[in-house]
Amino acid sequence: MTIKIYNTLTREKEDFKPIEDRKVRMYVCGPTVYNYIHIGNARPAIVFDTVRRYLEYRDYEVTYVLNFTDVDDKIIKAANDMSEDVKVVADRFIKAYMEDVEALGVKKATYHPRVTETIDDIITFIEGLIEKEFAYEVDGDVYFKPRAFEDYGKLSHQSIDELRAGARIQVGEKKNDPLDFALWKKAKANEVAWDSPWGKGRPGWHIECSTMAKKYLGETIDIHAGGQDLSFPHHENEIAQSEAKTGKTFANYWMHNGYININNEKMSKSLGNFVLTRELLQKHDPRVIRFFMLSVHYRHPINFSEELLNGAKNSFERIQTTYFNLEHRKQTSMNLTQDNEQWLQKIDEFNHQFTNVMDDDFNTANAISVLFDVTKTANLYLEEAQTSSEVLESFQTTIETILHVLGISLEKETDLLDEDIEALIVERNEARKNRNFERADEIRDLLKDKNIILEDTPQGVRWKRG
RNA sequence: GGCGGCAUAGCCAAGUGGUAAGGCCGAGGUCUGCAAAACCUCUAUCAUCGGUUCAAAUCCGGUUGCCGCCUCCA
Repeated sequence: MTIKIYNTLTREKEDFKPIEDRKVRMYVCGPTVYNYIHIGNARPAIVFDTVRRYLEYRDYEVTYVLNFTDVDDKIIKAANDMSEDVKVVADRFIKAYMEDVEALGVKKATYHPRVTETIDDIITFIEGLIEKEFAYEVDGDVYFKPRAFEDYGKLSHQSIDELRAGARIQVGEKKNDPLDFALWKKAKANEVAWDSPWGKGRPGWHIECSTMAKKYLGETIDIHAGGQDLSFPHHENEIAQSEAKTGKTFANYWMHNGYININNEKMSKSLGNFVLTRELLQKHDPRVIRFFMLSVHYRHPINFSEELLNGAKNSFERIQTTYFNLEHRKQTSMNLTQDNEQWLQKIDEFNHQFTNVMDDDFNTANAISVLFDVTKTANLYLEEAQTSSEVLESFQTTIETILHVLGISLEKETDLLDEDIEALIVERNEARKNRNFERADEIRDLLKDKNIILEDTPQGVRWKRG
């Protein structure tokens, strides 16, 4: 079966065919680094990291580019407010971004280009657009003319005339047409700036992505992704710039993730209803946050609340508990072969189901439901009087594999207990044998206070940290 | 005004033509010395109206409500 991707461009699920066999070139729009990220910003990081992981799981070699917009109006403003250098501010928030996102299990991109390190390429790109008469210079600014690009509006499915109604010219801009957008902005006094054929200035927002995508991935890429709000104008403009320049399709598949809402309203910095990723990470297991985000299809909105997050915590614990219980049971399992086949076959089916649901536009919600099916079946197997190591291992491997693709790790609790705790457990076993339940319960309560939870099973006592 | 999305059990959430996955919470039961974990059982006809069809949550049209983009924004 082939992977299907919902393409914003065509508004349909399409079979995924990479440009080059077994290889994927993927570009994701990264953050503008002037602040700590909120969980709405974390969603694309998690979602597209999962897409990447799944493609890798399906044996594609993925070149993943995630850029940093490290110079723009907001960063300049932030730097002024803090009386700091633009670069200092950008560096700080890039570092913070990487920390936050790493905690959430997001892999580093193949390339993390920055605008300020791509200026020369951007200038060359703009020169090309001027040469082809898609852009023009006015007094140190350079603007792109969407009207010169025939397909303008194909991503947002808007005609150029309808878009014009919303466009406007801000004070200080010298556009010929309200729709025109800046490729290069002339520097204001005391602003960070680079030399260019049009004088000192800096790049506009959209041009960086066109340039970086081309630089690291080539003229046509497989997947271009980002938040829903980027599709217009950002991605529309990227398409216009890139395709005007090369005459080739810029990206074959466009993917956009839905928002995170608070009380059914979009979380955004301007509305002020955001939750910083950092703060949330203080209070919650990052794996639970990720699990929560992936429990909804990436194109749908997620309503966020602590209550929902707690639900996700309980759900995730169920899976983790089963995993640990499988681990515990290995100590008393044997090298049975009887009946193994039927269980292994079921496990095999789950693996297929996982692939099927993920092939269908990365349906992580269904993937999680497969995970619960595995869990349920594993729990049933654990009820058997005798178990085989092979089957136990196989259950574990499947759980690990699925979680790995989802970017969620399971820590194996291999760490040893303190000697005195170990001694208490031994004492409790003795007490139970002698039917001294008072003492046994006393010890269990004692350990519970130390965050060690004891559970008696037919195969002996097992413990876990709570 | 243009473009688009959503509406499924107490809550979350899959499902886009063949008669409602999964999880959380809750109730009852089994197992257990008691617990815990687990297992079993129970809880919806899919906003609404009309149409197409042998058959619709699923397609078409209307209505209502909510949300988003069109302006910096993941």
